[in-house]
Amino acid sequence: MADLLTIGETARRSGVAASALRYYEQLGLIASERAGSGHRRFARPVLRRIAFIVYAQHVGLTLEEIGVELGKLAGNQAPTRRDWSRLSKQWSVRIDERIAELERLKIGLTECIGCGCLSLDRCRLANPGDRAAAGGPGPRYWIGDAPARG
Amino acid sequence: MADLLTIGETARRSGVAASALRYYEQLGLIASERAGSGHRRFARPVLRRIAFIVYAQHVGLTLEEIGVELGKLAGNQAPTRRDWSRLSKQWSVRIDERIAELERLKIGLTECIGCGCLSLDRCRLANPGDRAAAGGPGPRYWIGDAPARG
DNA sequence: CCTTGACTTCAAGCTTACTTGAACTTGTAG
DNA sequence: CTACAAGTTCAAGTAAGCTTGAAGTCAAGG
Repeated sequence: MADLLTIGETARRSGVAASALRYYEQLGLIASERAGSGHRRFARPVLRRIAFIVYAQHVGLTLEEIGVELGKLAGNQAPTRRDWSRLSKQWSVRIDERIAELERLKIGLTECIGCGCLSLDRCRLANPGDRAAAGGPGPRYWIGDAPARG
Repeated sequence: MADLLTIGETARRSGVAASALRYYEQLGLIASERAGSGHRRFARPVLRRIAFIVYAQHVGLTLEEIGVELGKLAGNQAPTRRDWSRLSKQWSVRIDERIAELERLKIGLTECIGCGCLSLDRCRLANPGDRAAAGGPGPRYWIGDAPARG
């Protein structure tokens, strides 16, 4: 098994389409050497970077943010244990926030049965922007603000 | 306070931009009457539909899916208690799935410290597509599949 | 040699959810 | 009456993340 992979091979192993890999390379997220023919040859550590990209996307990062994170990686190849430890802390927070938001949405589902509404007039779940207008417009309670503070 | 709201008033009360409201109307998600002048006049129940739309978006539905749900609503105005009860069950499942995915991602963060890798070669978190290839390509474990079953 | 499949680049297209701009009309305060 | 804010339509633009198509090159098998 060669040390350098073709784009097709890389696509198969990573589960990411070849066109996407070219796109990532264009964005500078991954790099390739070229065979004499001009065909891309990916070194094996690129697979780790791809895994990292896929993972980070699922955490909710944009490709731009991912590019920044990849730029910080020691040796610029694939995340080391130290890198991973740092990211672990940052991303855990992010994941927890998103989970908390989803929990709030779930509460909204059951509480709105309780109050029978989802009415912008009467329900505090539906209507913190109109009633408890502090904090700007929008149904802020679901989305992340603390319930009415005014 | 009039029973019919202008688009600006509706935007302020709902926290949704006027341009977005026009867009929703265009998609058939909300409806308006027209004043003699041609200006939109939104009936108050529209605020509930808007709240519904915002909520559903945060649950993760696309506007198209939301349109389908709105189409099922009794009286075609705003969700009743019965509607809400049905949705509650459906969406809870959806929310739970997403939360479960996020929990898996979190586990990945700490487990990969343990194994020190995120290597597509050796880590089962990073590499079920290459190692435990059943189930198609991609880092399936994080994303939703059960860990290696082959 | 010929075919087929994999690869190349570059530009353009796609989807979602809107926003922005142009050009124009209405409504309201003074 | 005059401003000026707020409304109208329609077309086009934006952002992210890719995919697709065109036109051509390269590699492997028979």
